[in-house]
Amino acid sequence: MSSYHHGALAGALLDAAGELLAEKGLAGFSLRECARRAGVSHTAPAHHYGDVAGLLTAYAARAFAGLADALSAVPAGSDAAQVLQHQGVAYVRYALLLPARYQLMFSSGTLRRDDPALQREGLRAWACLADAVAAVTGRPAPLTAGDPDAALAWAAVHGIADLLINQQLQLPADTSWEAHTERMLAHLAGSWQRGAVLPEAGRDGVPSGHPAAREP
Amino acid sequence: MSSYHHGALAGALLDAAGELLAEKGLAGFSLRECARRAGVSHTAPAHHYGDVAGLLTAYAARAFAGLADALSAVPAGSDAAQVLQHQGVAYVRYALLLPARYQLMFSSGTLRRDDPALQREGLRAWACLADAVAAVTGRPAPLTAGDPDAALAWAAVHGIADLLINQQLQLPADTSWEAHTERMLAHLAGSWQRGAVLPEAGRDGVPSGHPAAREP
DNA sequence: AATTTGATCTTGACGGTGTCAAGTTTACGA
DNA sequence: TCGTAAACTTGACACCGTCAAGATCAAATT
Repeated sequence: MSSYHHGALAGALLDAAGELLAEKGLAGFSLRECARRAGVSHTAPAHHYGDVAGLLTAYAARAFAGLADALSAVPAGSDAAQVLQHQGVAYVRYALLLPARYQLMFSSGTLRRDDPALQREGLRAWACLADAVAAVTGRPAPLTAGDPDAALAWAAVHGIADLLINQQLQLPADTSWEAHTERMLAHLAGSWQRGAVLPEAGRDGVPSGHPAAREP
Repeated sequence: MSSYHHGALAGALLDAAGELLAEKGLAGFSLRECARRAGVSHTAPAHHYGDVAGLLTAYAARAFAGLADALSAVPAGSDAAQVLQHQGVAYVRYALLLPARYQLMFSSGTLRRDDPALQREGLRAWACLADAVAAVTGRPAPLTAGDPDAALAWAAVHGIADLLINQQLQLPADTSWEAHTERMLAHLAGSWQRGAVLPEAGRDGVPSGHPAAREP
């Protein structure tokens, strides 16, 4: 009959956690239900992850890695502002893809913020965004960890994602979250680019070309 | 002896909830502990609030009211950008005053977003911020619920507050969160005040009139 | 090849939680 | 005065996370 040992429990538990988060949300997550779905006893996860915080921390680290990948998958372009805008949209898209996962990533109460893997992947995601900010502001590439511009960019995309997830942002009529997000990020990105000008002024015939650089 | 009936349980439970949130955080909140602190049995809260979501929803509504008050307490000034900046700092200050309370306000999984009082007080807080945005952009005050500029402002302050609470924003050396927040918000507020919407809207003497037709 | 060893997983128990059902106390209006 | 409804309690149930102790199995050692 099947082996007493599972063989790949650690990974299976992470997968089960993902399903569970998608179905029941972060508040409905349960370690026992997680073990149940992986087909093991309710204390099996403890041996691999210690406790519930350990499992969720591991899952969050994997989630930050996915976010970093999603951000670095945005193609580089000639228009730095547009690249930042696209990265922002990619950020929000990743968050909305599995809202409970995104909420977990930022719920310090339920995971261990000092976990090495979590910090590493978190910094990786941050670096993607910070590089885009550096490009649009015309400053040399690795920005400092506390850079105000990069922090503002991160706060903006995080705020947009979190407010959308919690249904606190009312979308204008006939406007998708993507269009709405693009509009907000266009303003933000444009505010850094020299000659702060909003690209794409709407769909009413106004030519929405490259934002002209026009600051002395 | 003291009455069998508590008399003011509803309010006492909200106070106990506040203490509990301050001590144990949102994850450590417990309805039974809440009742214990109010000196009643563990099922007493149900009669007033139904279930745990009911109590937390009522507390969140009170919290949004406090936020709206904190925002409207910011003195109006001649410089619209500075007013918006100060409101943003007041917003973040309120969030940091009791982080668990702020996290609760935006944790849709644990409260009832369709609660009338919650929605009402939430809109009140939104209106304060939106009015400041209207002033700095020079548009007529009440902005529509889905206005992108107001939404960006809200997302920014929410993002700053949430990232600070979750210790995801590294502060530059010798810089308080207030100074850091002021710096980010100064850029954001300034990006509107400069009239960055229309290319032809130069900053030379234009009295900040109606910037542009965003919607026909 | 037999045995030890250690990682993996299970069974069982404990205290804690939210919520339902039923009973007790109290205030208040008919 | 009395009954009725609101306020609150007692008790139970299922579920949760975690600890302790035991069972199983692969693999290295002897």
